[in-house]
Amino acid sequence: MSKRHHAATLNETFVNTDVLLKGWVQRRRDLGGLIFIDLRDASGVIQVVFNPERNAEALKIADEVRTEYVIEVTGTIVKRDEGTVNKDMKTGAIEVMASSITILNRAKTPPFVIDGKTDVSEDLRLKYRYLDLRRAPLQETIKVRHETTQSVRSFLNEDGFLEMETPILTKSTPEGARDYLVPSRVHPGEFYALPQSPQLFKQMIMMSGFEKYYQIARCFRDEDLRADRQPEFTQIDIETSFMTSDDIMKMTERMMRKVMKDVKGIDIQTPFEKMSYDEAMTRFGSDKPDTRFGMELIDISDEVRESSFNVFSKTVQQGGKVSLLNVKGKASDYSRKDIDKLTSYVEVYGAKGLAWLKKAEGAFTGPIAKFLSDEEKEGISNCAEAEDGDLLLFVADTKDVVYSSLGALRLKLGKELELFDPSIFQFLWVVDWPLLEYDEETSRYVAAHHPFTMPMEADKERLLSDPASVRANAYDLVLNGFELGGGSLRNYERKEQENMFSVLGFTKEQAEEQFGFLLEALEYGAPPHGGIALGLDRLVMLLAGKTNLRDTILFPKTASASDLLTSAPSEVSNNQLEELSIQLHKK
RNA sequence: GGUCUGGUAGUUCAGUCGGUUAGAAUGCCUGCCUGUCACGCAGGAGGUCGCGGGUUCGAGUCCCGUCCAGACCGCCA
Repeated sequence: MSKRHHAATLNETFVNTDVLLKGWVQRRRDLGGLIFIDLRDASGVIQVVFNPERNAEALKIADEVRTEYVIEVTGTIVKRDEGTVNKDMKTGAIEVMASSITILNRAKTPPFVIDGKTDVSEDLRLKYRYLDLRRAPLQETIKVRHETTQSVRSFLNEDGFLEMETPILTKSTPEGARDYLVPSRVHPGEFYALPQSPQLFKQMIMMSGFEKYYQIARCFRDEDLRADRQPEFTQIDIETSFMTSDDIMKMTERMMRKVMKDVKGIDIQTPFEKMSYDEAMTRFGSDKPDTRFGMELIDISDEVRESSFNVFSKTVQQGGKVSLLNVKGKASDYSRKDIDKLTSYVEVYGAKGLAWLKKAEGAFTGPIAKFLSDEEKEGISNCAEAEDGDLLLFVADTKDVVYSSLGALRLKLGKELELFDPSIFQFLWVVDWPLLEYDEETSRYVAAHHPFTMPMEADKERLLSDPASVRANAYDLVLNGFELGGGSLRNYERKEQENMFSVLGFTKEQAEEQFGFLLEALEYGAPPHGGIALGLDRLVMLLAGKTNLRDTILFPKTASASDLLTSAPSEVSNNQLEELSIQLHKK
């Protein structure tokens, strides 16, 4: 007896076989003359019985055993008696009749019970992450992550892609997110940056003549965290030469089809729907719309332009807009107090208020009803296709505020009112992005995607004359309202890339200093190229049905970017600082 | 950088209007128990009410500051 068995691999076909099991004590039930131990290993759980008729000595040892002790058990698989079968357990039809038990290691009482529930405070879970990870739901999620990366790898390998590694110590660029910096000892006063993405390296790889590259790439951004944002995260990073944006999108669709099949056993429809950025914003108030449900934003600016209700008419006349959500049939479900709560919800997004109307017996009621003419109400009603029982929620503000507030409110209500089936996976391409955005703060254009994105062929000639009107040859993949990732074709001619830098306000010298190596590389026969990067953590989060990125990452950071397990970041010794020529400000 | 929520037994939480000895469940310990599976029954131990200051005769409770965790806004090309 030396071959080890795994708990959940055992079933009724093993009855009468002798087994050796190693694992943790999930739970012990001591009935006095009889002890049951649920033994857990990486595969699952099985019940072990200690009976004095089989071995009184083993029963004595089993009596000492506590939760999370590591044990080794030998015994025989037996079929459970009728009536003692546990239907909730995968191995519930059988059990191990123990003939021996060895305690391999003792365990302190864990700070929280290790079971399926995770109703423990986040800081405790993260401090004892290795215990948290013993729970089945987290083990499952990490397994989903493995299956996802394996599926992606197998698809890309099959498709002729080469997996490559790019540097982690690299060059800081002021564009984009804040960099994590690493001081150089050899070059006092100089710093490496951790990559925000392998963007430039993967372009260099195309210029090196590899036509298909991929990497499961760790990326770093020193920005504040969110439930779906960690400072270090993993991208499925892809770059290709000679492919059109359509080719890349089709390839991505085939990859997602395989992932959904391999990981979830689901056949998804391709091609994915494509929607322009403008359409996404006007219909859903979001550049990553959740299209699993309707309740779209309805623009009624034209109906109220001349209204005597100044809140609406002034807003429109000053270049803003008035839009509404029609919450179908829910008018009676929302009291004034409930709507007040929704109002404070949209105020976070800059809305100054939330006007509302309820329709009943063909007429509108609500505080603003008396300010609107019959004709205006008729117009609004038609636009909103309002019926008796409907609740209309209005925001009047600048375009940006209307989109972000109503877009967020739509998602909140969609969830609360269960307007969609949460088990659906709805993929969507968002295309026709603006290449540039005007930044009021710095009074200049910034790249909407990144500065290497190629403009749409038809818009190229306007890059220098009318930058705001230029669309990017870029595409974002959206899944259930989450931005899974995005990509673009890149500038591959030096002149085009120089134009882009110039529109972004770079002088020739600055462009040369920061991106000279790229500009030069473009002069040695750079192929047309483009690619895509997908957020692995977010993909796994959605596949595993989690609402939180931390659950998909083995050792995540807290909202303040700390690692509570290792207590990083931490102070370093004066010696270390001296070697790096770094002096700290006194606190 | 900002807004909001929370921090009380190992854990999850309750704690009324500021007032006697801070509770419950669960976990833990001890005893009993041969078919349990969230075993059961009986008993027991367990508290810097995050930390610092203030108001008050008196603070878990009110005020100020601070730390930690979470959600969100800004930020995230």
